[in-house]
This record gives sequence, structure tokens and C-alpha cells, in this order.
Amino acid sequence: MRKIKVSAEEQLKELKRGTVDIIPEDELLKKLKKSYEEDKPLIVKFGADPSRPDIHLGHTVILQKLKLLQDFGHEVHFLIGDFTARIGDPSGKSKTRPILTDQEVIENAKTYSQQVAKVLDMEKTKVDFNNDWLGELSPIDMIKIMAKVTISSVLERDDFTKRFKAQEAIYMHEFAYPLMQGYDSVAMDADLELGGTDQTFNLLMGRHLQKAFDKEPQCILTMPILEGTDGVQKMSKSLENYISLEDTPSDMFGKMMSISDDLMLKYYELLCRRSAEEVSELIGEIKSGKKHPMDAKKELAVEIVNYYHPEGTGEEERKKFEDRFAKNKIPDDILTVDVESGEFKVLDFFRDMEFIKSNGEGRRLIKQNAFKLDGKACKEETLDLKSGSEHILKLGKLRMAKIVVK
RNA sequence: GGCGUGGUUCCCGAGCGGCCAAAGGGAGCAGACUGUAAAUCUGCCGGAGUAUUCCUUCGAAGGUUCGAAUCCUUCCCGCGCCA
Repeated sequence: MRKIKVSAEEQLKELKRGTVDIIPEDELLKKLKKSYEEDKPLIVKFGADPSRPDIHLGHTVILQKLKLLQDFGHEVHFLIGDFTARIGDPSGKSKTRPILTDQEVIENAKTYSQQVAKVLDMEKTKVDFNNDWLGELSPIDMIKIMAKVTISSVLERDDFTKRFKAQEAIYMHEFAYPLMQGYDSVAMDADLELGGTDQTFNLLMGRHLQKAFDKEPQCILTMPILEGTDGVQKMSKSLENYISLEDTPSDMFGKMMSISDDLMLKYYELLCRRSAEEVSELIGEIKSGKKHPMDAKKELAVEIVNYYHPEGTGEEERKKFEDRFAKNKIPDDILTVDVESGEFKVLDFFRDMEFIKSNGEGRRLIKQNAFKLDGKACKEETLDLKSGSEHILKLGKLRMAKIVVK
């Protein structure tokens, strides 16, 4: 049975959707053609840093492309950078990132694959660890790799340029990072590597090193960086603007609804699974006012939730959301706590619930009318509770709990 | 190695002996307005207390002083120039 079923031209057309760059496009087409003719899958590389096992929607932009490649019959290699993780982080942000133990790396890799499985077909995915070959390199080998790359070319990397100009520290090992990552491509004989645009330099390094080691150079496909829920910075865990694949359905839905309309359009382009025509038509309708942006956003939220949770969850969440916010109903699954009757210290309760970090914060919120008792703003810090009664306590829009008085 | 310059609260960044829990901006939180959107406006934004008050904080440790983020000493770290 044929492995590669779709013609090279068609593959390329689909692959191009949403990409920023394919370097170089004609070369990729050639590879695709050859693979089609010989029925030999391309080796597709995607690297991941095992120190952050929480996958979010930003990652899925690329994962979906990988899935597409799998569907075409190509061989996706999911590379866990267990060696590079031990060198440290090149972003410069966190110098003191703890060095992972082997155990942790294995654990993280496991979690990683579990999450990736929500998009990729793991049966068809090869998981590689770069320590397998990088760990075998001798100092001489390392130096031989280094001899292939000039300082100025590394310094050209956007990230380094900025830090250099800003007079921030750059350490030697950070220079080594892209080299190691690039050498992975040599070791893997990668035909194509995917990454975000922020990875362009590292991806090109793979290409460069492959040439330097007399291998056929890989092509590169870059995807846009998805902005996080704040709409400005890239989606990342450390910026806390991310939507995790592990988020509960209601969190996922709520986070999707909190994005701006502009951002929603981008999300449509990069995250939804509809065809390019459908998306552009929808965008046209929104812009012309034919479709209300909120409806469009709800539809997208439903779609996303359904994809990462059981089918139908999205519709349920939509209903809950509408009840809760449009109709102002209290959700059925509200956090419920039994309390003693009599004197009730509101601040202590909110602290126990971890709604607030300090009493001062709680007092401020109360002063600002954020505390609602059974739907009405309340300024009291101490309540007198009668046994048998029930109350809904809200602090702002999202923090709420029901108390049942014994 | 020498010289210079800098390390401030979640981030950026003012302050350079008392009026400093420390300007301003960003982020965050709350309120108004909405579509739980964005934008905008308002308030808050180290901890404890109802509070005029106290405690902890300005790279680290000592010191000077009635009093230090601010001055001195040593140390640690960044950056630049020279070598």
C-alpha cells in the first residue's frame, strides 16, 4: 500500500496555509515530489524543550501542521531536547532554571507525549531524545561543530542582537545552544523542520550544519507566534496568558471568550480546523457586521473545547457560560462549603478559599464593591449566619462560593 | 588585570541623608461602561491593624549618623572601554 497518497503540489498548497515562511519553497516542492515518486516519507523534525511540559494552544499551531504531514504519510519525529535542557535556557530570562534530572526529563517527556497526543497520531510519531547522540559527542566533536559557525553569524540572531545592544549578559553556552539544536538535524537526517518564527535562526542553523557536514539540507517551515489572551505578548506559560490543553472545559471556554475581537480573528486563522475559504468568509461577515463578533467567538470557543475535550463539552460550556453571564445565573457546579452558624469572618473565609492573598487585599475589594452577598454589594466584614440558610458569596466576577450554614 | 559604569518593589525605571513603602509607565485586581470582549474612565496595587501606627523591603555583609535606598568599607554580579 502506498504511503504517500497526495500529490506534491497539493501537499504544498495545504502546508502553506497560515505559514510565515517556507525556506526554500522550491526545494521543499522538490523533496515532496521525490518522496511522492519514490513513496518514501520525509523525515519531519519538531523539537521541544522538556522543561515545560504544559502544552498550550500556541503549540498547537505547529502541532496541527505536523498532524497534516502525518496525514500525508510523512514521518514525524518529536524530538525531546533532554540534552539541551541540561545546558540551560537561551532566552536569558531565567538564568537559574533548575537543571533537570534524568528522572524529571523522562517524566516530562511522558507528560509531553500525552498532551501532544491530543493533536498528533502517536502511533505514527517517533519520539527522539537528543541526548542519544549529543551525549556521545567528545569535546573534539563539539569543537568540530563549533568550527563550522562564525561568531558574527550567531550574534546576528535577533535575540542576541537585542541583548547585546541592551548590554545584557550573553554566556558562551547560549551560543552553543543553537549549534546543538542544529546538530540534531544532522544526526536525524531531517528533511523538514517546523518551528515558530522565533525559531527561524535555530532552524536555519540545522540547515547550515547539514550542509557543512555534507548532508542534504533540510527545509524550514515557520508558523506565526500565537499571541496570548492579552493580545500582545506571545502565548507562554510564564506570562500567564496561555490556554492550556489541560485547562478545564470551563476555563478554556472562559479564556477564549476573554480575548479581544482582533485576536479572535487571528485565532480563527491559526487554530480552527475549517478550510481557508470558510474562515475568510466568516471574517468577511464579521467585518461587514453580518455576524456578531460575540457569536463568532462563542462558536470558536465551542470548537476548541470540543477538540480538546469530549465532543459535546463545548456546547455544554456555551450554555453554562450564557446562563452564568448573560442571564446572571449561578452555575450548578459552584464551589460549596459547609460553615458553622453564628459569627462568620468574610476575610478569613476568602483567605481559606485562596481568593485573596492578604486581609488588606480583601478590605480593598470590599471597599470597591467587589464583594457581593447573594447578589448585592456588601460592606460587612463579619456576617451573622443563621443555621439552615444558604448564601452565595462573590468576589469580583470570577471568584465565588456557596456556603451552607449548619 | 586596569579604568569607568550600574544592581531599586511582579517587570521597566526615577530617587541619591529625613517630607520614601519609595515618582512614572507596564502588568495585575476591582468598579463604571459593555458582548464576562477590546478601548476608555475611576480606584487599588509589600504585610498586619478600623486607625493617626507598627513590621519587612531598594545586590550581600558590616560601618558612619539622632536618622540611610541614598554616605563609607569589603564582597558578589552585569555592562562598556583598554589590555
